[in-house]
Amino acid sequence: MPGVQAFLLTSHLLRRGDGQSVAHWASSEAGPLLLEHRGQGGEFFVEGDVPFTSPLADRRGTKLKNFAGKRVDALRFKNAQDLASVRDGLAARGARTYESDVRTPERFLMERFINGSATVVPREGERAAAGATLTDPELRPSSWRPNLSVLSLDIETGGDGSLYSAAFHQTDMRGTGGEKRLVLMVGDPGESGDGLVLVETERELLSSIVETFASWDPDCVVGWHVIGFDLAFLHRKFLAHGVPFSIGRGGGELRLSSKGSKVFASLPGRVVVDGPSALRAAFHRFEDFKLETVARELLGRGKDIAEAGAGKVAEIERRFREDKRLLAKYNLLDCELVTEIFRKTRLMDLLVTKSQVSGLLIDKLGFSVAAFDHFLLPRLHQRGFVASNVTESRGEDPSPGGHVFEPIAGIHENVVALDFKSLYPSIIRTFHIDPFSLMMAARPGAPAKDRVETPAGPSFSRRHHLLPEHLESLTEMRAKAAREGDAPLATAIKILMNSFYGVMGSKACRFHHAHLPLAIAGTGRWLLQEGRRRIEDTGREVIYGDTDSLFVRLSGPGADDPEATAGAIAEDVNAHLAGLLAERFRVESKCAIEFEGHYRKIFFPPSRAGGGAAKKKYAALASDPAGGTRLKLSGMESVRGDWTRLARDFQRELFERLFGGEGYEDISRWIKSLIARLRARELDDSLVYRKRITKDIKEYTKSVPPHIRAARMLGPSDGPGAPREVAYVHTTSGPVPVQRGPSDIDYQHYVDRQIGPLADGVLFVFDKSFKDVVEGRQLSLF
DNA sequence: TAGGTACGACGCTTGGT
DNA sequence: CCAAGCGTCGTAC
Repeated sequence: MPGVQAFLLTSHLLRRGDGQSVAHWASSEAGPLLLEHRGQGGEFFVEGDVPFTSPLADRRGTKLKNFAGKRVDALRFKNAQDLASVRDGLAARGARTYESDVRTPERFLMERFINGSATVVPREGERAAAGATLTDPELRPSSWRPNLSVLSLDIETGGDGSLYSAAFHQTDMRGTGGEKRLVLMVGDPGESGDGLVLVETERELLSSIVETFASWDPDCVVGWHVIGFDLAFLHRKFLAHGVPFSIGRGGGELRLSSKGSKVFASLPGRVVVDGPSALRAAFHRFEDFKLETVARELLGRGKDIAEAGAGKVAEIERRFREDKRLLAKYNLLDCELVTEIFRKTRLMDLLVTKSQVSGLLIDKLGFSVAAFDHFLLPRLHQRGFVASNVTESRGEDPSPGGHVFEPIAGIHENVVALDFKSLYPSIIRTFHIDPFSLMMAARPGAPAKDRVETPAGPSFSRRHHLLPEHLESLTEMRAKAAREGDAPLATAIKILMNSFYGVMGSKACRFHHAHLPLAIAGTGRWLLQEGRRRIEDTGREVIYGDTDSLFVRLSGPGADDPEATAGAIAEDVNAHLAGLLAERFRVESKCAIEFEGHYRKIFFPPSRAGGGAAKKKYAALASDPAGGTRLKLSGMESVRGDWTRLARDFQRELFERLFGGEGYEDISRWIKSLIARLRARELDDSLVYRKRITKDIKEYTKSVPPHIRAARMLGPSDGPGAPREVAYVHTTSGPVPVQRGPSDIDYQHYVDRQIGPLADGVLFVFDKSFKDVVEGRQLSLF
């Protein structure tokens, strides 16, 4: 489609007051890309009469103009005429449109499958209202991405609540558009220069911010807690000065809203992305999510003023008074660090690709239910069905998930891990599992030979289904992306594929039915059990497994070539399962287990609660491709952010020593020396606990955990802007937040609660306990 | 401003001594 | 003083 690089794809499902429904779609060659879209009363669903009103309607002309170029923007419709003109505009530029005016709900309404009431199959030739154009809503993720301009924003403020400065650093995703830097600051305009612009008043600073947005016209605004801090602070300032916060496209104003402690920003024509949230969503993990920490880890460099707390505020105030250039440098550096973090991690690539693949807006990428609607609704419409709205919960019991075997505590040697690749998607493909298929199999008069029963019970249609073929094509696209080295695309597709099971199991999803998650997870359990049985029938021992994995101990033939042996086991299991599936269910297996890794040694800790071994926890000496080994810790305290650095380092070294062959005496001596160093205050930097605060600190009423006790010492703080995480140290008078500069560290606490339990987790292999270690020490003191 | 279940572990609270 | 129950958090998959 020459001349058009990106189109809006959005959907509006409008439910009229009279119960009739209208569905509208626009699709494009380039695939969906949404930067901004706001519905009234919901993303996809608007209650009330049609035509509905839109606060953005007056900007429609502007947005339509942008459409022809590379600018991607959002559209909303004030009434049917507006919609028609937009649709015509799209068609004129070669976009495909799909529109269905559904005026007979009795015929088209797709009921849920209970009561067998899903009898609403339309007759041939009655699929769409007259004049509607039906086109296949294709999804074609590709490596194509728009070259979005990204503005990194950071402000500095004084302790008295005044605004000092705002720094801007703008680049684009490909680094081809040059870079722009600017710091606006309150001060003497005569001293401006070198990218520092001084303005006389706070109010002028606000105006300059608006002007900068207008002339730089970024697609995306990024920063570090940019919504919860920078924009929220500016929002208050704009309000106080009576200046419109018009930093959106076409003069649109920023709107902030909050739900609980979460703050949301919506900016017409642009998207705001917060660095920490985006990194978390992309599964990046750090010691903490302070800019200093993340920048050090990813970029190897940090902030200009690294220290937090009162010292930082004082230094910023000093620079504002005495050295504005130095403050500007600091302010701009923070911007640049954020830009660099986004660049290094390819975050924007991932976000844009996730948006293209899922059909969701960049700042609403978590909305998996909406992504599922985006996939399924148009396909159902094509077949003449309109999905029902979400009905109230029927209070079903939660359906069982994956199965976890209980391992045997202690060390095992020469073990291979086998994994089903994309287990749930492959089960969906094998048994044709989706809401449409469930309905078509259950509808009255459905031929029995069209039905396939899953090992878990529920049946599906062999011929009528939508998700399996979608997954086929996503699987192919993912493989292609991986071959071509397009990591963001491969990742985005994988995330989307893995979301379908959860969505269908969620009662918030209009397509939810208990049979869907039951069939998928139940078949998963069946495959895992059958796989295990097959391996054991061939004389090998399965020592552990979790949901989609089987850990097999190698001994006897093939023990000296783990990868080849594992490959042979996998091949045998796959053939066996394919045979079972074909014979018993007459389906073609899409499920395959494969070699995942080899462990020279693997250790399962005993359960601290009761007897036996803990599930979902192990430490292993994994073989790496280069012939060496690497310590892999899964589910252990070392990988948990709510244990102290002391405990995590201790546990890691403990396993290094254990796997290194050290005996009780050596380990015991080392533990004692570590405790001595702890008590000698040599490890004070490692004693900080970090824990998230998941709700308003006033609402912890049933019990008050230590981290909330600490958080409450920081004073009353709730609503937006309240800390979401607390860092504290355990002192002789209880938990104290690090901001309070705690003294009187309770070393005994750390010995008993952080070191002791972890030591016991290992020492049992020597028939010893932590008590033996410390009592030995005490005896030697007397 | 709606993806899921399974699991371990801690520490507080409570209800018994 | 204790054991048991519960709330909470973080993790594996």
